[in-house]
Amino acid sequence: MQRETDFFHALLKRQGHFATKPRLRLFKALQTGASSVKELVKKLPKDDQATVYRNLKLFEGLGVIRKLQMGWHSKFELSDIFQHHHHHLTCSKCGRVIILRANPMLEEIISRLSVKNGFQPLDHQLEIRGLCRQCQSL
Amino acid sequence: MQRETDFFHALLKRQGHFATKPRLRLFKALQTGASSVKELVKKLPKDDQATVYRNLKLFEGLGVIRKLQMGWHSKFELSDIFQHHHHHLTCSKCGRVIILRANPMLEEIISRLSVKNGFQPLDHQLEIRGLCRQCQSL
DNA sequence: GTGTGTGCAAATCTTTTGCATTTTC
DNA sequence: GAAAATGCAAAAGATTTGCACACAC
Repeated sequence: MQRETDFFHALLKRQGHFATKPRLRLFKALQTGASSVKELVKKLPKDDQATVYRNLKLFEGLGVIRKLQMGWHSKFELSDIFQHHHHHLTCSKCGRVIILRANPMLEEIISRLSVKNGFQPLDHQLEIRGLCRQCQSL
Repeated sequence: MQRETDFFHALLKRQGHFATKPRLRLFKALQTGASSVKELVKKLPKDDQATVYRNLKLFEGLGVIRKLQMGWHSKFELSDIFQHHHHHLTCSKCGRVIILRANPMLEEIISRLSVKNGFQPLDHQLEIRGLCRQCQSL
């Protein structure tokens, strides 16, 4: 955790940005899991929402976060630099989200198909929608 | 094309909805490819944007469309009922979108991983971001 | 001290809602 | 003719912008 914060701090500096308190707080908030802008603003009462938006844009540009599609809404989460590469299983009924640790074969196929289409893959996201165990048995 | 329109028409009726002109026009607009709300509203000058929003919600509920994440923005496209299942390769540089026809092995793996996690997969979407052939050679 | 970043308020853009009118069946 | 859907206008919500002040280096 602290290790990642240090790395984030260094990354900001290296790219010529200031490591301000609102930025460190936003980073910390993102470490607690994927969140919508609304949730982030609520989690950061000390910071103005304009600041949150501006910094989300900055983080995105630096590759610190990615935008996810979660059902009808979208959320932000830290990119693979800060956490293990994974995908999401979203339950259409109850909204529960299950983390799917990336599988080598899956990754391999995605890469191979991209290259076959003349494409150099840099990043990808997979969202699987369906029914979780609990909702299947209702 | 006409075949799909007929099917769509029947689907609306079957679910107890009216097959109105705005709905048929929206469906036709969606047949031209994935579009943002803004693009749809522009393509449908006869229809009010409130109608477009209401019908997008309805279509989503009926499984006629799905919401896609395309880079920083989101778009709507017809669901697999109306077109071959596929995924998207999006160029981070020029924004070009390449359609990736679904691969049986890929689909198989996605399904297998879901089931292994106690999940019943109903739908999924994969977005691959990277550089298209043209942008790689710059 | 200098320039970047923040907070605040206003502006803008997106999406939703209420209600009278029109359309579909 | 009855119920559902639309159009319009207004409301609500989300995101962006301008500018004076504060903070990081």
